[in-house]
Amino acid sequence: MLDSIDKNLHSLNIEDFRKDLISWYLLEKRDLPWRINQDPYKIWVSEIMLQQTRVDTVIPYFLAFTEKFPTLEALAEADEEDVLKAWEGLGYYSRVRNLHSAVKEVVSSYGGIVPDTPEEISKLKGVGPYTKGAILSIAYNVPEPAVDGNVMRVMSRILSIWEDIAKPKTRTIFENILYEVISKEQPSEFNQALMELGAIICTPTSPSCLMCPVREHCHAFHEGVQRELPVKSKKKKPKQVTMAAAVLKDAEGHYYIHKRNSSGLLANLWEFPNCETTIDIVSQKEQLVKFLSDEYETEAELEPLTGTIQHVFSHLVWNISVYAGQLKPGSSYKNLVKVTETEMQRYAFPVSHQKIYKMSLQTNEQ
DNA sequence: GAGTCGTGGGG
DNA sequence: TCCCCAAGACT
Repeated sequence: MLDSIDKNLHSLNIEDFRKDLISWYLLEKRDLPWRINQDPYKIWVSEIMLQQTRVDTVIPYFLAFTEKFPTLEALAEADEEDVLKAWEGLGYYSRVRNLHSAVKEVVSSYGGIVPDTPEEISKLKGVGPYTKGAILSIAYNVPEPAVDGNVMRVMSRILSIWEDIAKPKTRTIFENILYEVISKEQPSEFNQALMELGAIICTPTSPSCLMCPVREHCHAFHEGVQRELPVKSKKKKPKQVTMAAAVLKDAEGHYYIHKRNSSGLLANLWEFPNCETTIDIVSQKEQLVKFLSDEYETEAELEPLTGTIQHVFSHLVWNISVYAGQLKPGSSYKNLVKVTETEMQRYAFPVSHQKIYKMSLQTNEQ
């Protein structure tokens, strides 16, 4: 550990810091649906959902998900199609495929009981260093650190740490510190308090230091550099991709949809047939028709461009031109699935393709 | 270690 | 408008 960090850590009154932090948390903590009890399964679900996702976004998904799959066994026995549907729109879909797989593993290897040791729980798919600490501390009161973005931001300010928190290696610095600082009596409250403080008071751009219960312990506050911390290098711009999608219907009103590959981007989700095209708008429709013929052996008549939708991912941007179209009578449709409008509601689509569907409906009305 | 993997909200 | 973010994990 760096000397300056070590120096500031040992100047911290750890007992008072814990007490001030936890006292504040017990008074000010938000009422969140995963704080009703300590059911390890529901804590687990909430922690997976909260990865890189805001609390306000997660709440309705958590309520619906735990109503549909109330127990670990219920989730383990569910069809993946239904599990993905419950995650539709939440993003990072590998999270729920890993959760589903891990829950089955808990049933087969641990008798349906979520393991309570760092070694065992870390073997489960989708449970990394943060989630391990979060579940163990919150559900089982085990004094393991749970270092997320909040914790790195708060502790970088408290101890004036100038390491780049975007680098994976930096997380271990905070873990080592927190093994010392975490409350051994109240690890659950301590970990949640640190995250709650980061979410409510010690926010990224304009921290509310005057309302902070631990500002007297904070090196950054005393030095007036709380706005300069944490140090976080920025990532590069996402790559632009030009695409075209076809909402194909037949004379009976069926839709023709495609299930995506089982790995990679938006794995196992459903979509309207689409392909990457050149940026040449004049020939784009012909490129799409050729793709539909080559890939799916369809004969289709596409209408003029309906419109475009944009979808921004973390690392790329889809610019999608939408074409409504008719599948010709008797046409084949290899690797596509023919569904009614009602049946289609049972499948999970990425948000971009929900937008594509809505756009196609607007044209039908005209 | 850097890239992959979603989405919607806020400054 | 644009950029960054939000309770990360996996390859």
